[in-house]
Formats: sequence, structure tokens, C-alpha cells
Amino acid sequence: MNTIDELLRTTSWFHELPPHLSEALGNEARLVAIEANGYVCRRGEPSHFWFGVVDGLVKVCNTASDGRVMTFAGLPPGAWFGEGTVLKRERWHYDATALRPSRMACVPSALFFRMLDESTAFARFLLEQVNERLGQLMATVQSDRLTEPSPRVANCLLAMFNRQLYPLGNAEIQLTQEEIGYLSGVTRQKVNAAVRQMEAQGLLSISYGRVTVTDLDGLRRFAARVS
DNA sequence: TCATTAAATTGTT
DNA sequence: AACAATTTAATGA
Repeated sequence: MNTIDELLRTTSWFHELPPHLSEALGNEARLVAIEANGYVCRRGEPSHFWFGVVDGLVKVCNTASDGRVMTFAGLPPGAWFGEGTVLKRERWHYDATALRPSRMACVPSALFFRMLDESTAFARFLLEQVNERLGQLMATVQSDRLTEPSPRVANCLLAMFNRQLYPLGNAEIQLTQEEIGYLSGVTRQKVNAAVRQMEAQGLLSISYGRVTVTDLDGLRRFAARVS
């Protein structure tokens, strides 16, 4: 996707906005290009915008003082994020960086609040999005507490690939096995063993610095198996 | 464009 | 945690 208009065309709630709001969105949302490894937002900065991914791939993460990176989510084109922080008018609790050259739609927080106040469809979308995240968090907590390393890794990958807005096809994400380890709380060795096991079962394919999911349903079954 | 080198990532112990 | 092997990225001819 190249423009905010294209992103909005594929956005379900946009089509349900009253005319004055969809017009305001078209006028006030800014398109910002981020180069690879550039920051969309940084921890500690005030949250003036709510973000949509127009193109590229964005990673939401925090970096510990020793340099280790903890990744929370990978956001493909079509994903929206930041509503939690914008809603509370807080500063960002995390960094968001572009893994590839990316373009962001930046919605001013004032407009975000107007849409929330004036559009039921938008409020519903936000509710569903938050609910989806909660479900994902619960799946992660269960997975972390009840299962062995391999399904935990599978669950983390699902969290990365699992947005409602998932167009078919290229379920590929640029993540090293080390990062998957930090994300899933598993050692790199276990991650390596897990992804190889899953590759052997035809659920995904691994290559240098990236993972490609080829069988999403199979991966779900793999993650769900509690041993 | 190709060869060399450095850095990052993976695979194994 | 450490080490070797492999892949990618950077550099310069």
C-alpha cells in the first residue's frame, strides 16, 4: 500500500464513519515514512498520534539496559496500534521501530477522541481490538504456565501472525531466533529445536533471520497441545 | 560486478 | 555459555 487513502479503503470501520469524520480523517491523518530501523515512537515520548501501518513492518519492543530486546508484537500493513497509550494520554511505554522501510498513518489524538466519542463503529472496533489483545495475552499466560518450550514458541509466532487483519499469503516475519527467545522466554537453543521441529512437521519454514508460517491452523494445533 | 572481510545469525556441544 | 559453521552486508577494486 502506498497512501493513507489505500489503507482506509481496506479498513472496515472507516466505511462506517459519518461523513464529517471520514473527511476529517482524510484531512488530518499524516503519512510519515520511516526508514529501516527508524523509530515510529520511542519510550518516554508523549503520545500525540494513533498509528496505522500503511506499508512495511513495525516491531513493538523495549530494549533493556544490557541491550537485550523484548518484542511484544509485529505489525503488518493494515494494523493499528497505540490506542491504549493515547487513550490514557500517557507517554509511550515502548518503542516501535520499522524492521523494513515503512509508511505510517498518524492520526492526531484529538481526532482519535472525536471518533471514539462520535462513532459507534469506531468504538466497537477499538473494543474488539482490545478484546483480541486480551485473548492473546491469556493464551500467552496459559502457554507460559502450562506447556513445554515448543508450544510456547508456537504461541509467540501465532501472536505475531494472528491479527484479525491478516490477509492471506505472505505470513513471513523478520525475527531472529534470539529475538523469538526473548519474546517467548525460552533459550535460543530451545527456540532452535522448536522451529526445527515445526519445520519438520511442515508448519513453517526457517531461513536466515526470518520465519515463514506455511500452515497457520497446524501451528494453532501445535500451540494448543497442552502436555 | 566480483572478491574480500566483517558482522550477524544459526547449529551444536 | 561457548564455539564453529553459515549467511548476509559492507567495502573496495
